[in-house]
Amino acid sequence: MSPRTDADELTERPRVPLSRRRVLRAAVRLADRDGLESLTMRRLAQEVGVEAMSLYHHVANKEAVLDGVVEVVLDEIMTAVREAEAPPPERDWRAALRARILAARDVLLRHRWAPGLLGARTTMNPVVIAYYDQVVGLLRAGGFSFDLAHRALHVLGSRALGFAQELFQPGEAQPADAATAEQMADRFPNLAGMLADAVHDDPDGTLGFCDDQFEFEFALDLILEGLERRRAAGA
Amino acid sequence: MSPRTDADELTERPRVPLSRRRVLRAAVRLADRDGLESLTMRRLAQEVGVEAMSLYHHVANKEAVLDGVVEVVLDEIMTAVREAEAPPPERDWRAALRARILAARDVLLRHRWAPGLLGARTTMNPVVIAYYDQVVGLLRAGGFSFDLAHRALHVLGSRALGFAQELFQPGEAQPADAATAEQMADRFPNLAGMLADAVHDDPDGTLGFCDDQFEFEFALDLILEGLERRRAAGA
DNA sequence: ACCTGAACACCGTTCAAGT
DNA sequence: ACCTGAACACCGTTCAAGT
Repeated sequence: MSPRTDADELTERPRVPLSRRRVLRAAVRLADRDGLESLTMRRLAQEVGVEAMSLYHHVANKEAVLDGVVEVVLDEIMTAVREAEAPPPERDWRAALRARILAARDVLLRHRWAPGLLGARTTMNPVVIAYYDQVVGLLRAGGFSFDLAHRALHVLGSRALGFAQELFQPGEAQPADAATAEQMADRFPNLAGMLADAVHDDPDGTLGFCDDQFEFEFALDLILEGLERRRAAGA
Repeated sequence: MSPRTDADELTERPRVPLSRRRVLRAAVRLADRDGLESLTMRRLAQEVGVEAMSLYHHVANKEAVLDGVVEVVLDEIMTAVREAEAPPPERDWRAALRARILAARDVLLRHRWAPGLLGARTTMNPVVIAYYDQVVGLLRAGGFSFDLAHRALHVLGSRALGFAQELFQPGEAQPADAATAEQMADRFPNLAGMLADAVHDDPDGTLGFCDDQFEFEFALDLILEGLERRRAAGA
C-alpha cells in the first residue's frame, strides 16, 4: 500500500479505491454510530470521503445499500452461529438450536437498528434462506418430520434469527411523580399490580423489571418445549 | 369561500371543515390504497382537498400523523377485540385470549402496512398499554400469578396484538425454471425436501405451502399450551 | 474507469401573508 | 380561526462533463 499523510490516517484514505465492500462497511458503521435515519447517500459518501454521486459506481441505489447492509449483518450472524458451541443436533436438538439462536441474538444486540431493517425487507435474502435451511437440517437431525419442521419455522419466526420481539423500547417508561403513578394504577390496575409485584420481589425498584435476556430465553424455551412435545408425539 | 363546480362535488367537499379526525382517517385510507410510502404530507393534503400546509393546523407534524394513524388502527383493533365472542376467562382463559388475538389479527390483515408501522413505533401508546392491561387482567382471571403474566406478555410479544410474524412476504418465491429449482435443491437441500414433502401432501402444487392462518394458530396454540403448563405447575 | 458539479423532482417544515 | 404561496433545507437520482 502507498504512503499516507497524517490526515489520511485520521480521517479518510482516498488512496485505497472505493469498493462495494468498503461502502457497505461504512454504512454499517454509520448506522451503528448515528442511527439508521442518518444513513443517507450524502452522509454515507461523506463517511467514505467522496461525493454522493460516486457511490452509484459501486451500488445501484439506496435500496441496494440497505440490502447490502442487511447482508453484512447476516454474514456476521452466520459467522457467530457457526462458531457457537453447541452439541450435535442428533444428541440434543434443543440445546443445539438454542445455542445458535442466542449467538444470533448477540450479534443483533450490537446492531440495534438491524431488526427493524431486517423486518422491513420482504425480499428473500439468500443468506436468510441458507440460515433457515440449516435450521430445518438441524430439526431433521433431531427427528422432526419435514412438516413439523415447517411448523417450527413459523412458530419461531424471526426469533430463529435472534430477534428480540420486545414489547417496548426501554426508557421513558417511569411515571414522573406519585400522582401520575396513582393515575396509572387507576387506569391500568393489572399492569400496576404486576409492577408492584415485581417491586416486591426486587426492592431495589423497578430496575430490571424486564430482563430482556431472561425473557428472551423464557420465551425461547417455552417454544422449544412445545415443539419437542409435538415431535415426540409424532406430529 | 367561492362557489363550486361539479368537480368539487365529486372529489373534495370543502364544506365540512378539516379536523384531526378527518385527516387521520384520510391517512389510513391513503395507506390502505397506495401503501405507506405514499403517505406524504403533500399527498395527504391532496387527499383531503387542501394545501399541504393546512394540515399543520390539525396535526403537529408528520410524526403526529403516523402516531394518529396507529391510534386509528389500534382503536379498530380494540373494538374488534371487545366484540369478539369468547368465554369468560375464569372458565377458559386460553379460549378467551385466543379469540381476542384472532380478532385483532383480522383487523391487521385489513391494514397490511400497519404491523410494520406499529413495530417501528417505540413510544408507549396508551391504547397499547390499555390492551396489555386487559390481557394481564384476563390471565389473572385465568389463575396466573403477576409474574407469570409478565412472562406471558413477553412470550406473546406483538402476537398478542395479532401480529403475523411471517417469515417472508408472499410472492416472488417460485424458481423461474427447472434448472434453478435443481440449483436450489442443491444449495438448500433441507428446504427443498420440506417443499417436496408438502407438494406430496398437496399435489395441486406449492400453492398454499404456507397457510398463514393455519401457521398463526399453530404457533399461538403452542405458546398458549406452554403457558398453561407453567400456570398449572404453579410457576 | 472512476469521480464530480449542476440540476431535477421530490420530501418535511417555517413564515409571512391572505381571508 | 383557518388556509395559502413562496421559500428553505434536506432527500435520492440523472446526466453531461471532467480526469
